[in-house]
Amino acid sequence: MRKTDRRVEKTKKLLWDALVRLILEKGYESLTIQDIIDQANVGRSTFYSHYESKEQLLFSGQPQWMEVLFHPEDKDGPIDFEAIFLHVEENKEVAKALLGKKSGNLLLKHMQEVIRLKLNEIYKNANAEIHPADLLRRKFMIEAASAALVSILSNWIEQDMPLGIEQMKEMCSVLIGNMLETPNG
Amino acid sequence: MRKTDRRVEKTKKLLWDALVRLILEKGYESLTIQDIIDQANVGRSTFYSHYESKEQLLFSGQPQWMEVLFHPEDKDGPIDFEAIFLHVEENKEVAKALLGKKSGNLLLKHMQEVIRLKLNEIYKNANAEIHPADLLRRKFMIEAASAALVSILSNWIEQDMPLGIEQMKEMCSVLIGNMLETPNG
DNA sequence: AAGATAATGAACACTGTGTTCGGTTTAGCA
DNA sequence: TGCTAAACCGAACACAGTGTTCATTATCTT
Repeated sequence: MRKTDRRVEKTKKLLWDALVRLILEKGYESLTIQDIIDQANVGRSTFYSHYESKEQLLFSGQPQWMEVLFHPEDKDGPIDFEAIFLHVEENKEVAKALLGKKSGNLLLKHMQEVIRLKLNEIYKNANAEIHPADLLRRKFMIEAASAALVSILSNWIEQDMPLGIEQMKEMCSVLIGNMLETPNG
Repeated sequence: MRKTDRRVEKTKKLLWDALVRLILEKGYESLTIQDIIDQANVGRSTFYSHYESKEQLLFSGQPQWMEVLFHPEDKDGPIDFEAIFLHVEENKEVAKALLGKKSGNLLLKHMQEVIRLKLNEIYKNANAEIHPADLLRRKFMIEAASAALVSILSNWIEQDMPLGIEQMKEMCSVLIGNMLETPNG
């Protein structure tokens, strides 16, 4: 037997494409399930047999985006910004829907969380020799750095990638360096 | 005649207090107008005679918070972090509801926008002698810095202010310095 | 071709919205 | 103190979206 029924694949793709298109048209927040199934031309009960909310539909496309951040091989390695920016560049439309200003920010929030965890992982080694007060400062700084990185990514997408990937990569590295490796950070 | 009828003041206060309490209890997003008027014990039509949505009610308390950021006297002066942190400290409850994790982030977004405009104002002078490519970089950095500052503020509130105002002030200054006054920022 | 699985769409109860309107209460003022 | 205008109340209504059920139809897999 096949892995997944073709009908299911087809339906899911219809729903996903409808979601992406509608986000770009009118924004995630104001979107209703009714809108989505109308756009996708899919029956109401069919939607609910696959997903239980529009949020779940949104997150069903998440693994693709997040595994770019996680490289299971080198857990403590730096974040691979190049992979992220490349992946975005190859999926402009979808990227704009999922991470742009009309996205509702759910995936951006999630991405920020993933980045935060990764930064925590990277800098946890340096914590042994640090004063407890400075440790608290570092926590704040890691949160702030995650927010800053996500902001940069989102703006790059929203402005249709006005700078090259090399420059973006460097900006992110400099930013992390400034925020987390200064004497006070 | 009085400026505003006492009945109106009373009703608005009831609604506002209900909003704040309910945000802390179950979060802004999942809140309905029905919840609010039940909690406030105010008639349905009364709510709609004052506000047209829960968002409008939320933003009705906004001026207090934003005028702390704006000092009309010294437009180009630095952001007065001390005033902000002090104001938050004096209104812990409300601050947590409006700017904490359960706030729905609407006011945080707005605050970020205000900060961004202020930073633009401050650094627009420096733009004359700058290369166009670096100007774009600066735009990204100003966005990122706004996001970082708002993140710091929100986390400080959410964690019940574990660091003193002096330290927070310094963190913010250092962060702005690092992000916007480095050779590459 | 046969059986299994998926899609359909109408029907239903439910929750919340936003508005209207006649009746009641109350603040403000003379 | 008493009058008046304004504010509040709350029931009723139409509406939109949700989430579920089920008999029927269409499609895939082997």
